Amino acid sequence: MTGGQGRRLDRSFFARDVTVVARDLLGRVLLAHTADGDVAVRLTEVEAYAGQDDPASHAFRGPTVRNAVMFGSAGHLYTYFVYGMHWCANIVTGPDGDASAVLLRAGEVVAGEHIARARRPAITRPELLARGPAGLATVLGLRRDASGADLCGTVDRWQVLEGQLVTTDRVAAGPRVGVAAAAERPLRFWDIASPSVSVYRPGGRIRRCASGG
DNA sequence: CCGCCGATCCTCT
DNA sequence: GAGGATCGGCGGG
Repeated sequence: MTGGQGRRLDRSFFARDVTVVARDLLGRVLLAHTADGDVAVRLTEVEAYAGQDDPASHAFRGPTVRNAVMFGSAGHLYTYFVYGMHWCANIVTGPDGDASAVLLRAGEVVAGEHIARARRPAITRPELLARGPAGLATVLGLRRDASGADLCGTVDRWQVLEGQLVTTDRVAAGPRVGVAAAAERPLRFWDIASPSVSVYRPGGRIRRCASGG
């Protein structure tokens, strides 16, 4: 059973500022009803991407076919394909037209662990099943067809439940993983007590000058 | 345990 | 035509 995680979060939750939503998503539960059965993940690590103001955001250079969902209303999923093999998932935030989104980076599987294991057979430790954005998307079945899905509508294939918010003393903030642009902004938030949080890696274009320069 | 590297293809320039 | 909001296997210490 996947009950007991509280009410479903509504659109007003997601329509707030992206950094507020990102922080507020820690401890919430993303529940997926899939053909194989239900899988639920307690979110432990997220990153805020501040729309057209953010050089690291997919929306920075304006609307395209891929990122069109980001310019729509809050509470919708935005998924994208990277490195020729992985899917990653975001939740759109802010008012309509504000192309901000929260990247879901890691979580703990709290329901449907046998399904999650089957989807990631290489992972042996259960706490690592949803570590990393691609792993999280994989266990929840988030791929191309999930992009544009409404988390707050009448179709409840994917939805976010209240769960239990991570208390402030357990939240850390820091630079985003693998992001070179705006690396000084602390837009990554994570639960310091969770073993599922992914490993920090600086952005590829950071080239700190060797001494003498 | 840590760091390197290949895989693989969609997207935008 | 280049590079990317990544992952996991492999080899060395």
